[in-house]
Amino acid sequence: MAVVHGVRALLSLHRSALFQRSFRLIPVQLTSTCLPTRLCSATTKSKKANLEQKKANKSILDNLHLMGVDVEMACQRQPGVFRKNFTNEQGLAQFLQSKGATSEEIASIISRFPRAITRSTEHLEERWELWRKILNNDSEIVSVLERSPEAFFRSSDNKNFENIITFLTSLGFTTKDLERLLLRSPRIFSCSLALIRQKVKFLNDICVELGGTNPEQFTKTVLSRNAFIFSDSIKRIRMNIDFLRTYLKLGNSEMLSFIQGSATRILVLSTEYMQKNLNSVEQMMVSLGCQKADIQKLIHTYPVVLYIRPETLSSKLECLLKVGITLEQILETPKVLDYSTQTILGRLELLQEVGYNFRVNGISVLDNSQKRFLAKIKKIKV
DNA sequence: CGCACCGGGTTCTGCCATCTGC
DNA sequence: GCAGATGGCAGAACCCGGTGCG
Repeated sequence: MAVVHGVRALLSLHRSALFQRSFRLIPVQLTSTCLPTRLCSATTKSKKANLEQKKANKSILDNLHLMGVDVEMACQRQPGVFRKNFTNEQGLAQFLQSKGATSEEIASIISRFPRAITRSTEHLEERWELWRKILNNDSEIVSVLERSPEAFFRSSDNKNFENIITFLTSLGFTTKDLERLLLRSPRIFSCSLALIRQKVKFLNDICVELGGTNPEQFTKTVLSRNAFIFSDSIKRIRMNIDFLRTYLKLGNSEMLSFIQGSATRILVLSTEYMQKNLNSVEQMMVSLGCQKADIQKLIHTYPVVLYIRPETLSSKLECLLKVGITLEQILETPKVLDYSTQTILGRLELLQEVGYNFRVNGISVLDNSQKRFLAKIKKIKV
């Protein structure tokens, strides 16, 4: 059993690394194509940081240097912190160390969010206690801090944090729900309670507007399926809902179940990106001989298709079509597009090796976990 | 038992803009 | 006018397994 857990942990680590890579590398790749501007702005930023360092309180800078903080980065981010007469970097470091953070982690936290050193030890203790009411141990909090120092330090309003917890609990969020929220999307606990209330009301209103009778349940379903809706603007969610409603021409009750079902995930996309992707899906499908109604059906049954980058989508389609799978089959089972191009390619290869006939047997064999898929291949071979 | 259908798990920070209070 | 507080945005998939039915 322990072995299974170990393997799972490894797999999930691997997955997470892949995920990080696929999401995070892109900006780097993009920036490398516009190097001159980046270099230029980097130099300006560096100059600005130098200037800020000159104006700064030298004893703070010296302290931070000793602690291994990237002072240039810190000065550039929040210069005001360094002009203060009193800061609490030593207290902060001691505090975090007592909670199990390493000195490298502490330096990185301060480099990325310098305002952390303006928090008093009493404040830190109080905030930590509040977080501990939701999370099981100190190391979980340290891991969130390491990931996103801003989430913990940006707000000095501990009462607001408490109020949010009370409010969400009153909506029926369990401790387990709150734990997941704080671990996955810690930033939302630094929003003002007023904004959180506004977002909840907004979702309730959407439900009522679409003729729903249980807005509280609707809101909770939507939020638990995609906590990031909390961190997106009402404007964006509204625009996405309107956009999808106009495009799909769904009735009220259909739209209601669409939003709290398969579409929840894509509500947080930037509207521009969603529209751009829809255009490109349309173009691709039309060029393959699709009617508008087919495309609408595809978006309705598999809205996640709007998440996929055009180049990725096109390469997935290409490798499916190349082995004789028809577009009709893909539209019938769009979930095959869920898997990475690499996974799809690998599976197609294995299936061709065993002489799998897609026309006769269909393509849903592709929509399976790896374990089930390999079992299937093994069976076919026998 | 095999298959199709379906839903759910994971992932999400770093930076800029604007408001607020002193 | 300044620093702190808060809001908002860009970024851009992949995978697994439960369950009900024939």
